[in-house]
Amino acid sequence: MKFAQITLALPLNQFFDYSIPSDIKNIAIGSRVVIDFANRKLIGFVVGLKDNSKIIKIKPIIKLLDKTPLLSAELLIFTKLLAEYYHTSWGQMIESAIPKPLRNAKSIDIDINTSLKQPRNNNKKNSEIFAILGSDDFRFNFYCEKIKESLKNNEQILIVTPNINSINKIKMKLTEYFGIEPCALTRYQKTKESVNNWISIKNSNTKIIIGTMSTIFAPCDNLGLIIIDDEDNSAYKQERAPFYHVRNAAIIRSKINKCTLIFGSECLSIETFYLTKISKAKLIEEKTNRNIHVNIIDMNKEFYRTKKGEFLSSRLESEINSLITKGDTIGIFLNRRGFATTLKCKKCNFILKCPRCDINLVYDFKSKFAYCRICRHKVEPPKICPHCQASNLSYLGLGIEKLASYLYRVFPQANKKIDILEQKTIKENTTLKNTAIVLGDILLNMPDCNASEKTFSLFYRLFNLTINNFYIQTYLPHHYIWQAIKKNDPFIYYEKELGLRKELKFPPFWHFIQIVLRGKNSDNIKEKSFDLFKIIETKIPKDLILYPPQPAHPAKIRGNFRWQILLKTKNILKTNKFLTSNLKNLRFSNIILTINVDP
DNA sequence: AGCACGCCGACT
DNA sequence: GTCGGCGTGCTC
Repeated sequence: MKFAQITLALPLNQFFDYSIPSDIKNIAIGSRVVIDFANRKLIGFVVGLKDNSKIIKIKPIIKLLDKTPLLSAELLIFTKLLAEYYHTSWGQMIESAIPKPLRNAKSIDIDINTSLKQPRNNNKKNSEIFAILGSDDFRFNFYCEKIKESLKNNEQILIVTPNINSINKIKMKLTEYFGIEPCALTRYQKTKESVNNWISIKNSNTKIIIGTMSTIFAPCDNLGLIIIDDEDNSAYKQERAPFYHVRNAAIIRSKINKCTLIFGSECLSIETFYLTKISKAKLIEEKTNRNIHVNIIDMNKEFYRTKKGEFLSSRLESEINSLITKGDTIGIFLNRRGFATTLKCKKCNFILKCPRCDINLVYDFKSKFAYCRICRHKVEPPKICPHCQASNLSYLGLGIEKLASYLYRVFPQANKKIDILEQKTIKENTTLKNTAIVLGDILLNMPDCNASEKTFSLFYRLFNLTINNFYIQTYLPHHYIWQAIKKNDPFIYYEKELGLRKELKFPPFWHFIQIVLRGKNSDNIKEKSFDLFKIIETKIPKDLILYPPQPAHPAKIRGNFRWQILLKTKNILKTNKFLTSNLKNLRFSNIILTINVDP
C-alpha cells in the first residue's frame, strides 16, 4: 500500500490522502501518524489504505506513532457512527475517545500486546437491553449477576457512572463482591496513568472497568456487558462539542458488539421507559410496599390565606408545628441557592444582572456578594440603584437562605427539628422522616422540553427517601407528576408524559437539532440567524419542522450573545446530511456556529 | 480550526 | 503611499 486515508481532529468532514514513505513499515488502519497539514504538524488517524490516489500534490506521512494500531476496528466504527449521529467530524470523535496524552504529536512509547489476545467469544447472543428500576442495592445485585456471567465468558465489562463519588462507591462494593479490584478511569483523560490504564484495557488485562462518561470509549476488544448506572442523570449529555449522550452511545456500541446493555436508575428516563414500551428493553422493577402519606397543598386556595411575602402556606405551617411539637423532624426542600434571586429597584424597576451573561445575580447572605450562576461573576450589591440613584434595591425572590431565616423566625422553638434540604441531600441518600417541597413548580415553568422529567425525577427521589409524610406546595395540584408520586407509581407519570410527547412530536418520538450562533455582536448574531433561517426555509424537506430564530437559553454566556434555530426531525442521519450539504459553503465572520443533536 | 491571500478604508 | 481590518478559499 502506498497511500493512507487520514481523518483529522478538525471540523472537516473529509479524508486527506498522504503517501507512505518506504521507511515506514507496518502502517495499519487505526494507527496515529504525524502529518504536515497546511504547514501545521498535526496528528492524523489512518482510516484507510490504498494503492493509488487522485491527489496530485501529495505529501508524505512524517511519522508513524503506533506500531500496532491504537484504535481497533470496533472503536473506529463506533466513533464513525457517533460522529454521523452528532454531526461532528470522525476525527474529532476519535480524539475525544482517546486519553489526552495520546492526542498530541509527541510520541509516547506504548506497548500494545498483540500476541496474548484472549480468544473472542464468537457465538454470542444478540444484544439485549435491560432497564432496571429500583434502589441502589436492588440494581447492584442485578449488575453483579450479569457481571458474573460476563466474567465466566472471559468478557470485559464497562460500568459508567455520572461522577467520581459514585465511581468510588460502586468500585468498593464490586471489590468486596468479586474479590478483584475494577480499573477506575477517574481523571480518565488527563494523566499518564490513564494511558497505562487504557493500554491495560486494550490488552484485555483488565476485566471490569468503571468510570465517568468517556469510559464508554474504553478500548475493550472483548466487550460483553455495558452498565449505565443512574442513566437518567443529566451529566450524561456532553454540553460541548462533540455533543454526545452516553445512553445513545451505549446503545450504538452494544449493537456493534452484540453485547448486553443495562440501564439502571432509581427513576428511569423517558427514553429508557420508551424502549421497554416498544419491547426493545426488558423492564425489571423493584416492588416496594411503602405507606407514605402524600399531602398535595393547592397554593391557589392557600394564596388568600397566606400573607403576602410568605412562602409557606398556613396549612404547611400548622403541619410543621404539629410535627415538631410531637418531637418529629421535617426536611424542607428548596432547589434554589442563595438568599434572594432578584435585586430590584423599587422606583425604576432596574434589576441587577450579570454584565457578561445577562441573567439575574443571586445574593448570597453569608458572603454578602451577588453571584452569577453561570460564570460566577461576583459584585458587592450597590447601596442605591445604579440606574436612577433614587432608591435602594429590594431583595426579592426566594432562595434557600431566606427560607432558613424565615423558618427560624417563625419556629424559634424548632431547634434542629427542621432541616433545610438541598440537592445534595438526595445524592447522600439520607433518610427523611417527613419532607416538604416549598416550590413544586419552579422547574416546570422552565422553557425546556425536559422540565417535567427533571421535576419528576428530583421529587420522586426525594419521596423515596421519606418514610412518613410528604408535602408538596403547588399551583398545579392535579398535575400527573404529583398524582404519580401520590400513588407511588412512576408508570402513571411515564405513560402520561409519553402520550403528551407523542402528541407534541417531542423526543423520543421526534428529535430536536439545535443550531446555535454565538458571538460578541448582538445585532450581527440576530441578523445572521435570520439569514440562515431563510436559507434553510427555502430548501427544507417535508419531513422536517423548522422553528424561527430565537434567543438561546441563556441568551448570553461569558460575553457571547447566542441565538438558536431549532429543527425537529424523525430521521437524524438524513437531516444531518441535509444540514451538511446546505451549511458547508456558509461562513459568517465573527460567529461560531454549533450544532447540538438531541440538546 | 487556522492560515494565507486579497480587497478596501484610514493614517504616520 | 502602507498598515491592518475582515471576507474568502483551502488544507491531501
